[in-house]
Amino acid sequence: MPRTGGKDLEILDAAERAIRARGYNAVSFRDLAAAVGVKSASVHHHFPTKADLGAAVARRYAERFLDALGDPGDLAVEPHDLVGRYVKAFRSSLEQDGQMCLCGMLAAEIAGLPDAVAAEARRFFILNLDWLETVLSRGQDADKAPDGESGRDRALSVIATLEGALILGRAFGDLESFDRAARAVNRGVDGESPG
Amino acid sequence: MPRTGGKDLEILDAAERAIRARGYNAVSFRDLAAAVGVKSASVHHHFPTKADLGAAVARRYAERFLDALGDPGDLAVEPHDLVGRYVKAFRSSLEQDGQMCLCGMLAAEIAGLPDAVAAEARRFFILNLDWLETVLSRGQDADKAPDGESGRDRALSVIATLEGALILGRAFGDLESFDRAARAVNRGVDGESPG
DNA sequence: GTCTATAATTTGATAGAC
DNA sequence: GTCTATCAAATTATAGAC
Repeated sequence: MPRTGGKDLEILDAAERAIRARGYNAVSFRDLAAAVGVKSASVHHHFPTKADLGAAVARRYAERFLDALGDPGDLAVEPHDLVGRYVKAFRSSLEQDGQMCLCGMLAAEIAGLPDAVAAEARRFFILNLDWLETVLSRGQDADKAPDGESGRDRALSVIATLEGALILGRAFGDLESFDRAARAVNRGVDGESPG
Repeated sequence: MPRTGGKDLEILDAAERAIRARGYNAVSFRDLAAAVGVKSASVHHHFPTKADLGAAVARRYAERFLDALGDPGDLAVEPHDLVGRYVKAFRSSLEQDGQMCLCGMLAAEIAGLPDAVAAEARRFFILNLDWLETVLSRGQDADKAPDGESGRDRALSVIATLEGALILGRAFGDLESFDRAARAVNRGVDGESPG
């Protein structure tokens, strides 16, 4: 069975952790090498340029993130629970050492990123919007969009709220700020007027 | 009349623009010096260290941002219109060269920032939450909080949604993504069930 | 695949002349 | 207040031995 050498994964792990903590431009090959226990030339052997490494980190992150979400059309799971799973996926970022969403960080820095890295970050959001739109349209097809807002618009606002909630959680070093900001997401999905 | 020399302001402007575009760590004294038309040693004369400069940029940004919002308790302006003004303040970031909110950017990068800079970013969010909470509590005191959500929680979700909407707008290089994501903010304020 | 060594550039910051 | 000159450290990246 062919294997993607373990060192590649260690480097990707270290790079992801560092970028999510401090941003793309604050990460150096030497730091990553030290974290993995090699020299910087070895990191270049696995990922020739920083753009290569950044793009690989972002691609893997997006893939793993969406795998964890599962099938948005799975009829065995209620839309409400899928959205809950989605909120939890963002929340877990903050739980692990107070990290940002990798692609939220990259999108903020996007004007200074190599094109290949920026493209991967964009792709993350496209995939997320598609997933969320599928889930939200399921939740709405009984009583059709009462407020005239499209599923895509609601998907955009959900992702926006969660990315911003991570920013607030980081600003205050606080899981509670995230939870209170993200509460609006659940409320918007459970139904507009519960009473 | 004592004046804060024009060069200080030029440097602050250049630094703010650069940080909002590419992040704190992607900004160098040489770049700023070139943008202002001086040498890097002159920039150091006005702001001895990068932390000094970053903190000054953030402090001025927060002050100007809140000044533009006006008095949250001004009874001559409807809460609805104040929230609209708030959304517009964020939107104008993106309109100007697709920039992030300075403090949203700093909060994302916060784990790698000097303490003085991080503290100013935190202060921005505290001030914003206070302003929004005042506005939102005014909009709610007729029919008292129907969904049992505190004004502080709603303020958190509004800021989160707008910071995240900026991230999406930057990811897609797109003012429309911001607008569609931010629509949820207006809806949440105009009333839960308009029909 | 990893290392040493090094290149070429950039970084934040300082000393001191004008 | 701005400049020249410089520093020490860090950066991405490469060449070539093992």
